[in-house]
Amino acid sequence: MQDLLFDNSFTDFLIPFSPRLYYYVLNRLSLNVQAGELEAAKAEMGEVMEENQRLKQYLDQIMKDYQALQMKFYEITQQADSKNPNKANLVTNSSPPPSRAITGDDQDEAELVSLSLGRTSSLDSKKSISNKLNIHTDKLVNKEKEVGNGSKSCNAEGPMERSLDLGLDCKFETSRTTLLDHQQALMPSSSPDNSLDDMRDGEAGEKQTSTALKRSGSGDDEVVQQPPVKKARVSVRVRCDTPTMNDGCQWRKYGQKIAKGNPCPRAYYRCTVAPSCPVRKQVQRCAEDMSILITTYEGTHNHPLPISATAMASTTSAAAYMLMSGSSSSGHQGSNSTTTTTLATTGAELHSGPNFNILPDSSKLKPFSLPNSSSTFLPAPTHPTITLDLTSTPSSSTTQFNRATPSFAPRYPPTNLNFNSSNNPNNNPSISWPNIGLLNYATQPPNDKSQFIPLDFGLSRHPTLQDASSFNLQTFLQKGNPNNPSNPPPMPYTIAQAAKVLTSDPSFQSALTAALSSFISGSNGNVGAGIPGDHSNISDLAQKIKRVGVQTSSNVHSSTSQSTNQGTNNGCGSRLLSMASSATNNSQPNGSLMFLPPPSPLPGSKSTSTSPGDSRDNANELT
DNA sequence: CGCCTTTGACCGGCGC
DNA sequence: GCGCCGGTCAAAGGCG
Repeated sequence: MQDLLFDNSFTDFLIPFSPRLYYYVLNRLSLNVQAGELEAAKAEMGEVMEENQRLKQYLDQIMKDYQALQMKFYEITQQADSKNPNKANLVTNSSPPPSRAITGDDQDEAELVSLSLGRTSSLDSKKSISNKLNIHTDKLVNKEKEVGNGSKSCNAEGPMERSLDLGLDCKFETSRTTLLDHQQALMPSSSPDNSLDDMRDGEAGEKQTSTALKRSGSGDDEVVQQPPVKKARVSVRVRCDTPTMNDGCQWRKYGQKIAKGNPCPRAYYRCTVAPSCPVRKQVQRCAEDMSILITTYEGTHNHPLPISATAMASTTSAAAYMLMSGSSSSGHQGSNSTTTTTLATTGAELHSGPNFNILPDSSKLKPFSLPNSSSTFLPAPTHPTITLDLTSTPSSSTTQFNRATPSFAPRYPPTNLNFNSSNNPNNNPSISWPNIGLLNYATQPPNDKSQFIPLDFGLSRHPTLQDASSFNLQTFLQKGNPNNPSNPPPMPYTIAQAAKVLTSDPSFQSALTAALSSFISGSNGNVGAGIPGDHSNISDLAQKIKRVGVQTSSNVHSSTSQSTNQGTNNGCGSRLLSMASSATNNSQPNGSLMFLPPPSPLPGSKSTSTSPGDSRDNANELT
């Protein structure tokens, strides 16, 4: 048992699967020893490890193929770029004018579309990767034949580099497919897959998009006029004393305005991690509760994110996906009747006990709109906005959302994510969709027959995990001591250690949020997998999770060490940083959640981030 | 000196 | 057409 627990290869293998699996195995290993099941468990794990090894080898081959293809593509595009940069956009900017319908050749352009919400994990299936690259290169060649000119080059991002994007963007094209319906629901901008292009295009690409909007109707093909869809935004509400929260990214302030309805100025930031990154964020204090800081993200990072920024990015991307997938189901094409997708979350009681509820895509079943849902604090209500409420008073936040402000009624009603840990389901108005894939680490008493169903990524149907369905995280966590967060034990954990750390670390749920959201949005960027409630084959999902887990197990420790130096302890900054660093440590960018010891703060260590949360910004930031 | 923030001006969308 | 408003630009100045 001890050998197993302290065998790094074992944990490396196990952790990336999922928190549930990790717990399950640990639980079994520890609790069933007396029952003589250890040997059986070992054998079971051995089988899975063998399978894992095979998958690793397969993945290695995939990545080699991908690298080769990407290098080839990169070379081609660079050559083309040197010949005629003007032609570039026609080729590599796979986002056609947003208002254009797909006609003729545009049809296969649609194949370039990848929703890729949040993650541009290059860890897609081999087929997917190859198809995309082949399409890209084929189109490139064709265009070159036609014009004799090339395209802009793309970045040569390595296949294992994961550009974790905010993921609010996607191509905006007309299509009959469900896939593209979802894409249409998103942004008239490039998909994160286009990070290949965006790396160069950047803001120019956005302006092209804007220009393209205006140009619609003047194209050579038949044009279907479609109202432009505003960019989705993800708003994060955090109770925070500091001017900004540290989300791990680098931002540069470029403006500040007094917005109507809020005496507090709104600050505008742009991402400076990459010069051309189109991502913006707005920071503003809540007018009704100055202690609440509202950070609104918009756009898609077109570069690999700092490791400390992945948590927020993945969380917001998943939230954005939920928002857009919900609205896409009902007249998203610029319709003002965009259905509100109301998700419930508040992160506040992350400490007190997990009750992680994800209520995806309410619109399809029972549209849940908070009555009179509008807000005086949500910036730019004309944009579809989803709010992640990480404040500590879920009820008050709900009240705020319910507070009608008719003169400020948003065209896109805000979507509320509420990480609510209330023990009383009745307190949570979002508990209303028993039919959808409700994911929950419930804190209800065991006898409480709430509408929640246990979190189950389908692992219970995994051939090797038949007993997983009986696993209860809450029960498991209760075996630990949640009251002693100090001095987290070194990796690997015993169950009690893991429970203690997890339950005492407020970042745990954030990391969990990111990871679960990632799963929901598609653990490897696959759009289909990201459709809430669309997991018709749970076992497939479980297999996917497992596969995803395989490929990054080798990164476990490196990611830990990289993020160890992260740390600013300034109010919400620590919380959000904790969220970021935790997810950095614990959540592999492709969706695998890894339970590693929280980074032990180095003496005198301080954040290397130049985000607005640093000391300099603190002196200048919003008052 | 380079990077950053500040801040007034400017622009475009939208409603009346 | 006009005004309001959100969002962005860019010159000026500050800071390390």
